[in-house]
Amino acid sequence: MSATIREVAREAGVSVATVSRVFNDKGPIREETRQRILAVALRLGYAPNAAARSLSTRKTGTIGVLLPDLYGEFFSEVIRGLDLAARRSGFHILVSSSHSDRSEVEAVLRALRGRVDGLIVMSPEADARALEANLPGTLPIVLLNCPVEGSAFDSINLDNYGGASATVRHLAALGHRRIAHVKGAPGNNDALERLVGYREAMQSLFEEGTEELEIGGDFSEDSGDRAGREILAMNPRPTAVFAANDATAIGLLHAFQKAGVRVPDDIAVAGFDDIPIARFLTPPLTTVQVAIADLGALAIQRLLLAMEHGDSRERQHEILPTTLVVRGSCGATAGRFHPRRRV
Amino acid sequence: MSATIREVAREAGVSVATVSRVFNDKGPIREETRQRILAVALRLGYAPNAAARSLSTRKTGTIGVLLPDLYGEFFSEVIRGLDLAARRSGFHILVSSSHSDRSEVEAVLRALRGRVDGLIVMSPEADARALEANLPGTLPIVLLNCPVEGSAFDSINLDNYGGASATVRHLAALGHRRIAHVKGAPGNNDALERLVGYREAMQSLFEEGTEELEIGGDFSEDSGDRAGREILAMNPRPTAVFAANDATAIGLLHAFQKAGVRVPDDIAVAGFDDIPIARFLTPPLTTVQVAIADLGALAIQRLLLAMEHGDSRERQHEILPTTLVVRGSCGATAGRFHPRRRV
DNA sequence: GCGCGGAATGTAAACGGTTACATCGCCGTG
DNA sequence: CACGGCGATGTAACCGTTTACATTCCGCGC
Repeated sequence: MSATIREVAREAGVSVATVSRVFNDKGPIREETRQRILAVALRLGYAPNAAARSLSTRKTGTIGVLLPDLYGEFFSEVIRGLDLAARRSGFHILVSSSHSDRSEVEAVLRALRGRVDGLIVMSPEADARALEANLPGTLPIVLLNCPVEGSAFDSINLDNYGGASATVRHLAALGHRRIAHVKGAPGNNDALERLVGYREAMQSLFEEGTEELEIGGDFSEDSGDRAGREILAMNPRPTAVFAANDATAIGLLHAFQKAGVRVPDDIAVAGFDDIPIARFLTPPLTTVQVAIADLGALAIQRLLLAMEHGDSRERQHEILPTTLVVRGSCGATAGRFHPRRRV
Repeated sequence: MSATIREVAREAGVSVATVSRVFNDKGPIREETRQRILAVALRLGYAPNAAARSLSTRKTGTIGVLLPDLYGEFFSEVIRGLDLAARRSGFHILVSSSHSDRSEVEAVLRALRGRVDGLIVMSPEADARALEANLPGTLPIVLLNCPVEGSAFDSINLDNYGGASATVRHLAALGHRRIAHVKGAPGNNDALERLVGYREAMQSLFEEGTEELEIGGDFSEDSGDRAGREILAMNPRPTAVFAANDATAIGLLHAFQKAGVRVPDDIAVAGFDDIPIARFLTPPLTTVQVAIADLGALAIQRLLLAMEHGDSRERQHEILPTTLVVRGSCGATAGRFHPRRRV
């Protein structure tokens, strides 16, 4: 086993308190004493035991991250952003992915007790009230991309509505009128908000319902591929498709290309997320950009704030702006459009 | 704060030992007592404190995962696989990403002391000996995709060599002779092994050096794009390109398409990794498949074994087979080829 | 010469569990 | 009836830190 603080203290001829102070930069220590202790610690290979420290200080230096079932490049980027931001503040992150049902979330939350100082929950599938019931009231929490409606937690959400709306308007401005939408996973909040953005934009532009233009999907490339085939079979055929995310759009491109239907000449395509490969697709994908790395950093920052101020602070609900990035797949020349920001 | 075991014990009229036993399913407990305790615990919202438990049992129920700087869909899938496998065995995972330099790794390792029961290190950039120096000798460790040469740890690696070799041979079988290679990040072990596989296959096929056919890269789409432009300027122009990974291949496709060079008619392209979108590209990407999810599961399994058996067990070095998946980008009809497995 | 204040360090009580060992009934057996 | 044994539970030490509260030492002002 590795050395304990007591062994170091004995070996250095001081008390444990002094050793502890040296390792925490607390209280005045004679320089000579400090050096001696550090030397002994090095020789013995001593490193403070995190569990003991947590028990004593009631701080773990760890932030829990709950991820949904869904995955892909988007989440990978988010995790990375979170980890980077957390480490910059001296925290580790404990990841727990693939949470879909409620009882599972509850189990994980229990298991996390005493393991984390705060929680970042990313669960677009669950609604806020279900969470409130499960979450220990005392733990600071930031909801990332969850349905929030009047929730008692801090939250950060994407402007899904604005992004979707901007995309539809852009396609309409290019002359498209039969603009189809491939929906995201059922029950997913992002998917829902994007759908609503699409519907309302369509409604206000053309004063017509969009039911027959909405195709089911689940955010996967496969579902995009299936939707693509479905769209090609429609009559009259849509001239543009707005996909709920980039993975779906990739599936669409694949289906169209395979059928010999040219993008954007025969049909325009737009996605959502702007994952790194989007600009390298053929044709480069028009999509809605989300500042993913910022998302993570912002979430950590909010959480740290919440951890400092306890329950006193007012809950903040922030909506992160999204930006339409116009590339080749929609048939317009390159450029950037800024969707209106929903408050 | 939340309730402690003592409060539960007092409220239920039993000793802490009994409560502990109920929560750990240890020792005989009268059914009636158990129910009473559970009821009280529920009422008080009691959940055992993980830090205290770790301190006492010297187990944390957590596995540390060290990731490199590099990211992308590949790593995201690995994390997911790891988390899934870990949770199935009742463990959490503590992720720490973006470790490039040595001192940073050392710092993280110290910080992890007492926080994890074992470690999965994924650091294709660092060599095994550097790790050995830093790693606490007592902690069970599995090296994932690291340079291993005679290392004292368990390890799991991909058959990069075999995959690269198979790809080159496949391209050669299609009649290609000037097969270029876009290299991965310098200093990266996977990149090196793939390069060697490429070189040796080329050498044994054509008995010629490949220096002028090797182009620098770093695993990113951008580097593929740059390499693509470089390749188009070469004279004589290569008729096929083997990219060090799929992201690079995507960059290549983009560069070629932009220049009006058709794939695979004018030039063939192959990648490595078989990330989920590979089959949805235009054209679908011929690439080397790695069982990513299995990788994670296997790593966890090995680590659990190492954790059980302490130092007694013999170190295992495993090489995971890779499979060439032939799709449209290389100009062959679909099908599967199995590269020889290097022992 | 003495008291005082601050710097440097020590003492010991938490922190919240686990668990070896002790205790206490109670039942069956010789 | 004494006793061994077992099932159910209690007692208290221990895990490795942190930290409030001493304690010691020393120089300085009066």
